[in-house]
Amino acid sequence: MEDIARQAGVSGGTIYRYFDNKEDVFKAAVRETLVSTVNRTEEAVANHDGKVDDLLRQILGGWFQSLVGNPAAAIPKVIITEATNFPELARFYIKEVVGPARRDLGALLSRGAADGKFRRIDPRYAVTLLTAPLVWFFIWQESLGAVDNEPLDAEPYFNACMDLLLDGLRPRGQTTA
Amino acid sequence: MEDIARQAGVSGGTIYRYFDNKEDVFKAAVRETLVSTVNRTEEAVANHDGKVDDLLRQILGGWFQSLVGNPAAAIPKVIITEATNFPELARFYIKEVVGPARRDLGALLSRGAADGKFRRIDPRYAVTLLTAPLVWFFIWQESLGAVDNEPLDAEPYFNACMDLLLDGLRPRGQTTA
Amino acid sequence: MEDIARQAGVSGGTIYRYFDNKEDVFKAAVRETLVSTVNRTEEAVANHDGKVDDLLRQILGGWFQSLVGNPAAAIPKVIITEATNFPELARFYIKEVVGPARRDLGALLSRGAADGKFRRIDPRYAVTLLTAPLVWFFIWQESLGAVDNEPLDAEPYFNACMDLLLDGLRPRGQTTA
Amino acid sequence: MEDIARQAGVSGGTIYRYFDNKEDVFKAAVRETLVSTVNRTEEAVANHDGKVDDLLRQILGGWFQSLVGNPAAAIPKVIITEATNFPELARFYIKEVVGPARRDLGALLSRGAADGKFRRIDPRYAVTLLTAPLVWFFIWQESLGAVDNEPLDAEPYFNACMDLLLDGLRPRGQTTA
DNA sequence: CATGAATGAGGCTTCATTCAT
DNA sequence: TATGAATGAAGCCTCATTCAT
Repeated sequence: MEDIARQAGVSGGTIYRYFDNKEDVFKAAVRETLVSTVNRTEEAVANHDGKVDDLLRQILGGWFQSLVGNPAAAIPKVIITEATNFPELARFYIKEVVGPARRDLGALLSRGAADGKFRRIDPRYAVTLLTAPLVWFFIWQESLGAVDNEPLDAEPYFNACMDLLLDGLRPRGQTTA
Repeated sequence: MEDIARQAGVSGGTIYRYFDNKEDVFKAAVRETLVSTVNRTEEAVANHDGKVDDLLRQILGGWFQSLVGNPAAAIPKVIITEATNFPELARFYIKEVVGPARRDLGALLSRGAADGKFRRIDPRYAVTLLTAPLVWFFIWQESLGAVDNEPLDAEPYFNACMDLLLDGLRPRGQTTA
Repeated sequence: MEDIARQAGVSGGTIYRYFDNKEDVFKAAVRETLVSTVNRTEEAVANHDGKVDDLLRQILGGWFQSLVGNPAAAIPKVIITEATNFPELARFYIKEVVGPARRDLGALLSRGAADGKFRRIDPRYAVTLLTAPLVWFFIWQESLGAVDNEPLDAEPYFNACMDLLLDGLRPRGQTTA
Repeated sequence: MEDIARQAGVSGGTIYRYFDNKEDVFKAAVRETLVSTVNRTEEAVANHDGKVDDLLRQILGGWFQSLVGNPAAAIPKVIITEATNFPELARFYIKEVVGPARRDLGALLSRGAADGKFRRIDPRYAVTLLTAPLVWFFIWQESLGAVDNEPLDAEPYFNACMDLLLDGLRPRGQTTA
């Protein structure tokens, strides 16, 4: 909290004029960043009429890019770190961030499967599998990445992920582009 | 530390007769679990002469299974959580766990690429991408998974990961099985 | 202080335009309530020419009733609570509230004793003993009374006190009414 | 807590090896002092076969004397002070101290009334009225008494209280000793 | 004269670590 | 070698008070 206060250029106690407690600060950070991002997904899925894998790449790219070079990139690691200390924060995150992601990406995957564009795969596993490598990037950067001398660059990593995952998502027996 | 002592059936101070400090305990836990697992990979890669994607699945399956239902499954999350508090622990983990994984899986991917079985993809990104969904499973279980009411089962998740990732790894233009 | 300001319908800092500090607010609250009440006692004692125990009951009843159902009923407990934090407040209270009560009730008790209406009893102890059950009522209501499921009603409690105390005050050997 | 630790001759954190938190310290203090005292009352009431007002004086005297010159004399004021900060402490005090006092003294007063020794008076009010002057003594000493230049001596005060209260308790119309 | 944002000291609590036994 | 009591720094939070506007 002291660090946050210093970053904000105020004294320790000042934070408590704006937030009830540490957990409330975390929730606000999530709300201001990830929640708004993830909420833009629903209409993107509803409105899009192009190729389903382009849409998927675009959505995941939007999520990813919204955090690259952004202090908010620290949030996923903070959530993981504090989930056991603040179960209410964990529940909040699941409800406000994970839930919409599951719902919207799940819908997209189902549509793609119905159109024969995506392989049939349990959406719960598929959503986790598609997002894990992207979330992992930020968690890595905020933890082990700080002392790793083999840096991981955001853009090529993202492209490598998308190329491989989207190809892997094609129905079996179908030739890749 | 008190919890660890109790689990070990000794009294609080006794830990310090065997370990210098908390960081040292973490390092020992990593050494006893992940390091030994990852070290078995090198000879598996050297000795194997079958299909390269079967080997890859087998290696990743070995890693994954070694942690499922094992208290050591908590370690990845601890490492992520404590990396900034204990930079020396982070360096140790990168050297002893991440390094060998990069080296051995990287060698395997290179061999597969040379044989035309795997697409050419920067090994640094590929290793991260292949392992991230698996590591993520344990991190999730030890954090948000505790309050998530949509449980993630280890085995089907692992199979979904492998099916998709290994198909995604095939060279472009090649028909999937 | 924030609560007081809100009750007063002003903003936090405004209090400090009218009072030097928290202690000063307490003193003002005492001055506005208890001091004026207790000061009315002197002339009541001087002017009264009826039965001395009726006067005593009337004075104590006036004090008691002035606080029943009044927010000022909180003051005695605040004084007790804050006496060690604000010794100057404690001295003020003794001088402005306790002192007059001792003087005026003491005078009344002396007069009654001279007339053979009251037993001879050290006035310092007698004043404390007569007022303690009444002050205690307000202290109880503002502290333990809040969680007690056997409520104490003001009027019957006061009457029980007066009946018993005034009878107890009669000279020994004298038949009660 | 720092003060308590210093009094105990230990460092701040040490208290928490023995107590969960501040409220727990308060409860322990009550348990070690007032609870044991009040619990001795029940059998005293049951066993006694002498004069009921002697018993009453003896019980109240026992309570009073157990705190005179004892650091535990500070507890009543602490309870009053902290009741709103620690409602659970307030409930504990009512259950463990006030409750037994009400029960045992109430029984004694009922017995005395049945025997024609005491006036008939609502036991809830009577118990409060009988104990208030005694509790008040300790509350006073720990708050305003510290800055009062008219000291209140325990023994004469107690005797004055008992003489007056026990006479007041006699049935109306009965000649005092 | 009023505001309300900011301060910072102080209070409760935790926990890695030490050390006398 | 093992114990477990004790330490003390650090963290979260509150709140009386100040001050620029």
